[in-house]
Amino acid sequence: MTTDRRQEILDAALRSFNEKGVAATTVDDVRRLSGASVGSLYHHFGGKDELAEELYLEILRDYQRGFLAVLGRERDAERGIKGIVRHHVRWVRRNPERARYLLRGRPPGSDAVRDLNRELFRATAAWLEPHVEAGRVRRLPLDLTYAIMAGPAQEYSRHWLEGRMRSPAREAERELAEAAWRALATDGG
Amino acid sequence: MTTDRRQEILDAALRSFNEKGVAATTVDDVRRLSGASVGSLYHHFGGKDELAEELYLEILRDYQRGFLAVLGRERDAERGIKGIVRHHVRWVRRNPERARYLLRGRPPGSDAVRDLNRELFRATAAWLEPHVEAGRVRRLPLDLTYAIMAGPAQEYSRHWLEGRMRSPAREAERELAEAAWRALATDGG
Amino acid sequence: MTTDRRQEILDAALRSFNEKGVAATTVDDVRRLSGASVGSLYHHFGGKDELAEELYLEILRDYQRGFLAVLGRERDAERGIKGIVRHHVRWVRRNPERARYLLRGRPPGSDAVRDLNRELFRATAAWLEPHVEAGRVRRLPLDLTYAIMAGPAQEYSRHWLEGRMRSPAREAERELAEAAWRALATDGG
Amino acid sequence: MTTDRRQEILDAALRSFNEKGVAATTVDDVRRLSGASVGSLYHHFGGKDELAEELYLEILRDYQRGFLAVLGRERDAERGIKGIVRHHVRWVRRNPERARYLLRGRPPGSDAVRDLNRELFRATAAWLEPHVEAGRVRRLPLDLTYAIMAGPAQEYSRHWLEGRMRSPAREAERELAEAAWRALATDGG
DNA sequence: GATGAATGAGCATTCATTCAT
DNA sequence: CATGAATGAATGCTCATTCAT
Repeated sequence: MTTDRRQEILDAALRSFNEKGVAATTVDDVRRLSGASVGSLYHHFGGKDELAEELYLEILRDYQRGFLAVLGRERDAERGIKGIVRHHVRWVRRNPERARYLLRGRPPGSDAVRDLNRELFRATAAWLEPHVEAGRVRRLPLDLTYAIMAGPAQEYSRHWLEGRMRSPAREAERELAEAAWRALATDGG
Repeated sequence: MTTDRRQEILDAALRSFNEKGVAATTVDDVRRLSGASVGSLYHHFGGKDELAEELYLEILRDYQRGFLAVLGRERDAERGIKGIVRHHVRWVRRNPERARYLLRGRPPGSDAVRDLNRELFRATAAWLEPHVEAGRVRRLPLDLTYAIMAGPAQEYSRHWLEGRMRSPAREAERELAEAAWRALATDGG
Repeated sequence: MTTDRRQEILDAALRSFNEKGVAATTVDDVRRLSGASVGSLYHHFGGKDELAEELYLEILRDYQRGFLAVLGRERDAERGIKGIVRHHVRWVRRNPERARYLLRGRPPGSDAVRDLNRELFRATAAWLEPHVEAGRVRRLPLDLTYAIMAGPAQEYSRHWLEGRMRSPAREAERELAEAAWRALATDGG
Repeated sequence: MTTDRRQEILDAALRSFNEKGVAATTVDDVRRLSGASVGSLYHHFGGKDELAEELYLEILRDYQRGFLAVLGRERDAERGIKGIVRHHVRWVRRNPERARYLLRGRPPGSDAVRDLNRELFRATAAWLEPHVEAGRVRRLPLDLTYAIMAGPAQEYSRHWLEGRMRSPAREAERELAEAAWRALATDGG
């Protein structure tokens, strides 16, 4: 089936991209791992670069889906911020290969990627605004708020993916969420 | 002069590595940008990979020098933690090209790099210990403490290097330091 | 309709062959320009080479039809030779795309092409013979007679097709015919 | 020696281009025939296309050298026109391989080729002018004069190179020159 | 007759590396 | 120490052709 072929190619690409990096992965690597022919790869994707981007987009969309779900679900500031951090850590833990590809290496500079990130940023800002207004969350430039909220989870994930972090997952999740909230909550909180 | 040549090659490599990535940079790119001959490049460094690693090591050592200086200088927990964050942000701001190379892309997997990072980790742990013991800093697994302390600055820097962060540098430095301290200080602090 | 399809493919092929050359034209080019599917192209013709030859043959037959018509019509030496030259120039002018394909590039080395050319040569020789015998046309080896008669029109056409010749068509026709007759007529003529 | 290498590559290219056409000749064909490495070929020429053009230019320059020598040498109209035709036929006979490449296939569309041809055309016009003025040569548009003069030799050469023309060379030379003069001389001549 | 997804041999070109000068 | 011509393995990609529907 077509869908199968397409998916097989994406899976093979992900494996190889993570193992050797995009640049070091040859089209032939993907061909061998996927069982497809070169021609088929070029039929479904335009070439190696397009394949790398398509894969990135699919994964980014999946990550953002959970992120946005938290924003949509949580009305409370503390639960929201902690939820985002938890989602990050949990998503990485459950999708280590996909996370590796998303966090490592330089993302494709495509417009599609740029747009997705911009949109997430915008949604986050919109969600935060009322909580800042209500005095629950410290008023900081958005870029700083974002870095303070997501940075620790991001840093932790990066190391965890490299096998260097050994904290129990549950504890990590809880503590990183706690830390984000402490850093962002107003003193009166 | 030999020293000049060597440095010219390193400078050219840094420029190209940042612009196109290590994998996409050809030996000829470096040759052209540096004004050296291919042979000269092979004389001073063993090849492209060794050049990439050597460059990484020089930059990493420079970054760590400032980091360790903070640890050596500060006796107080709050001043120490804030100092580390400030050093990170400031070093990135002052060495954007070198920071780009350090933060972006995958670091060479060499033993030398591994050793340097391990040593820094160890030194940080040793510095933290008394403050945790004294009840000034929350007792958390070291990997989490590190992620909470360095993550926001790291995340911020990454975006800043891509030109996406626009907060005034001074404010960023202050707020990221403040956030790290809030997240790590004990409640009684 | 089938016939339509066939013709559409031939038309598309002609366009692309002239634009990029036969070798540089891909089956996909023809497919795209003709609106047919690859499979259809392979059904009607055996492949690219056969398509190129079939097209050549159709065009060559058309050119020769007019050529032979002159030989069949003209009894007078002068009118015949001038008529051939005129036919050449006129046919090229009226069928520039087809002429481009016929004159440019290397003709397919097929037997069919060879036979057609041989037959025309033979017919020309047969038509000339009585006029040579009658002392109206100079007795020269047939290959030279042919080159002298057709060469100027051929050379002119080639340049004209490339857009480099700007003489008024009528004048060109007349003068090239005149020149051929002058070059081939006996002095007593 | 470098010059040797370069020449060996040009020679090999000429052989293969004539045998299979430029498009059908692979870089590997040239490599094999020349004894050079692929890298060397790319070092001396930029690639296959540049090689094809460079070769064309060298041959065209050689052909034109003899052509211009005739114009420079001959003061008399008849001797000049016949000389040009003779030069053409003779050059082709003496340089069959190079002639094959020059006459067959589409010339590279480079500016250099265009310029060379334009310059030859101009020189021919300048040489003809006084003879037309003096009433020795018929006044015709230059493009027609050129086609009438060079066309028969061109046509003859093309066929000769394909092995289809069997007239004794000396006779061909003489008769084609004679025909050109008959076609171009004024009646009073 | 028509379609287009799949195939894989074949190609132009790049590039790290060597080495004679 | 410096140079740059030469090397050739490796790579991304094209394209004629097949064949199941």
